[in-house]
Amino acid sequence: MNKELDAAREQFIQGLSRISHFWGFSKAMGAIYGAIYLSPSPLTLDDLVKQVNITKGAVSTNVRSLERLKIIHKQYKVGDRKDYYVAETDFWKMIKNILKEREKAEFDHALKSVERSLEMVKSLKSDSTEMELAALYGERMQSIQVFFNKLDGLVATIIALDELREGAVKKLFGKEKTTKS
Amino acid sequence: MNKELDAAREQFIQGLSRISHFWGFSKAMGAIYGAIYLSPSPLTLDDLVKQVNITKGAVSTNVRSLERLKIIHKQYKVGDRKDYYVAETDFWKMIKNILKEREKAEFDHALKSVERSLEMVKSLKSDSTEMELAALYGERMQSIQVFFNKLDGLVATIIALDELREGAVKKLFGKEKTTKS
DNA sequence: TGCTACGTTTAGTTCAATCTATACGTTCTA
DNA sequence: TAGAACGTATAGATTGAACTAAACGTAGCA
Repeated sequence: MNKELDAAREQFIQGLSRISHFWGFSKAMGAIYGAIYLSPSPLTLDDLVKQVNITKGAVSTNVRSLERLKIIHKQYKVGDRKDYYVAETDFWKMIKNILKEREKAEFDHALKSVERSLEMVKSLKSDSTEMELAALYGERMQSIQVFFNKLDGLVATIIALDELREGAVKKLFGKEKTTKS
Repeated sequence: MNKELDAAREQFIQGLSRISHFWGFSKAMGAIYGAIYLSPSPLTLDDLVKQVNITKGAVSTNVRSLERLKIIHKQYKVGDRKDYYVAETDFWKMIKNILKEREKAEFDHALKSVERSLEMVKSLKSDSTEMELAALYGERMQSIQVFFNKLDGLVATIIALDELREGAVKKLFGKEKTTKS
């Protein structure tokens, strides 16, 4: 147990916690991923309880979330009831999965929501006592709908690009930026 | 006060609240934006208090956040102490601003965090009793650093693209997707 | 000089997310 | 068949973000 090495890991894990939280996941998810990512060998739930310092229940829940997003992977060993976890290391693939599983669903919901509002407005446009306002609502809601559709299409395109990685992304955006290191 | 028209606005605003919350902003921010966006004329704080149904203090705070992100804009009228707010309607510009003001800062933080961890590891690589582990940490941390740098560059590129709108985005991604409507 | 109409600040409260502690069910082993 | 070693489910506690209520500061107006 090298003291400074542990400190570095701690630092790193803390950073990932923050990022995780920023992107709307729990801090624990980031921490757990960090612990697994830095481990030379697959980790069990109990390993994680020790390393991340949260209870087994919480680890269990968060590990499940991570696995659903394919950010970590479960491994079995013959003659061993424990589950072992390893980290996905293809970060582009991770982004793709997150987009697919989480963002996409929310986009769809947003689209449907606007759609419903728009229907309501359209259905009374002619017989309303406030036709002007209804027309305004109609226009604006439609504008946002068009935008959401485009965003949605963009996300779908990104997901479809299975070359979503290093070279491909750079090429897409043409300009080679200051991607130092 | 058309009953159904109000219902449609309510629906719409609720949708935006949810989207706002999903993206890490307060629900109130989404609701306030929605109210202003659908209004035929600029709104004051007190207008918003009535329409969104939260207290003046909360409106004040959230309105300030929205303004900082240039999602709404303040207007003054001569001989009138009230502030009037109008909605930005260029959604691509809004995304650009959010990326610039919020995401960029967090990206930078993430980068620095990983950098610090990496320095710690590198500084003891040779005199450590656990050189193997230190080497592993070094490798993995560096991988993630490279990735973060690329992401960072990507965001910077997007921000730099002031043609970040309709045509440009579609062209970038080549494949014309099912962007119906 | 008071009064009113604003926007802002802040102490305290509320509420949802996430954690802990613990009970539980299952599978393997002796 | 008992008990240990797992992962999971859940009631209750904790926490942090965001809201309310109310005081506040300032500008204009009479």
